[in-house]
Amino acid sequence: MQKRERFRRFIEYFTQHYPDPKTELNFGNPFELLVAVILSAQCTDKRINQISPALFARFPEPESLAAASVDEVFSYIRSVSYPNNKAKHLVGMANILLSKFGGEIPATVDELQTLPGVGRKTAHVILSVVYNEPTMAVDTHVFRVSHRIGLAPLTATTPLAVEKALMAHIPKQYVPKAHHWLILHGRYVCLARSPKCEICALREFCKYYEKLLVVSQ
DNA sequence: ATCCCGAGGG
DNA sequence: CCCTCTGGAT
Repeated sequence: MQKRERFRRFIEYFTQHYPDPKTELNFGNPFELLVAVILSAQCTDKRINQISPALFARFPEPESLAAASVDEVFSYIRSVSYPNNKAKHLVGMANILLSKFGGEIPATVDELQTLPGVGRKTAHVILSVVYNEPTMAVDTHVFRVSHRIGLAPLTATTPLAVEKALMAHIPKQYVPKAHHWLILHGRYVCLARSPKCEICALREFCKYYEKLLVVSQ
């Protein structure tokens, strides 16, 4: 199947099944989203949503988080992955947010990436969700699923390469949705270890299902 | 043993 | 490029 046809089928299928896809992280404002996305690295959204209510109640804005001790922040996030690193990142992030950006969430990739704990993926999530920009954040799900269903070539071995492949072929108006479609599909159908190919509507043009693809990431 | 909406440092 | 961080679910 041609590349163009794969993208067309992909968009057609998910437009019907997930008309309005969005993040499953709970948040009430851009600051809370930034905190939640930093915490979500190598951790399930479900777990973040379990600890975020108490965290947001104690640190509702950059000021309280910047003034907090790393130990106290740690006590709120001890059940997520890499709590030591993330506690330092959160306090550092809040301080930079206040000193460099007046407490506002930056709106460019370069500025966002100056914040501790914020890499390209997190920056693109913020740009997409907060500022409605057509950016493609490539996480573990996007990376894996894109390869399996042939939206990215196997030669795209880095998240940036996958990002470029997707951006080159997905119409701008579908980019934010496609980001969430790939995540939802990866989370609930196209699982890393034992993908549910028997219920997958995309298997007819899936390289993984054809066993032409063995790599994950 | 492997994976989860990665990032920082060497 | 590599390595480390490191809790909980499957």
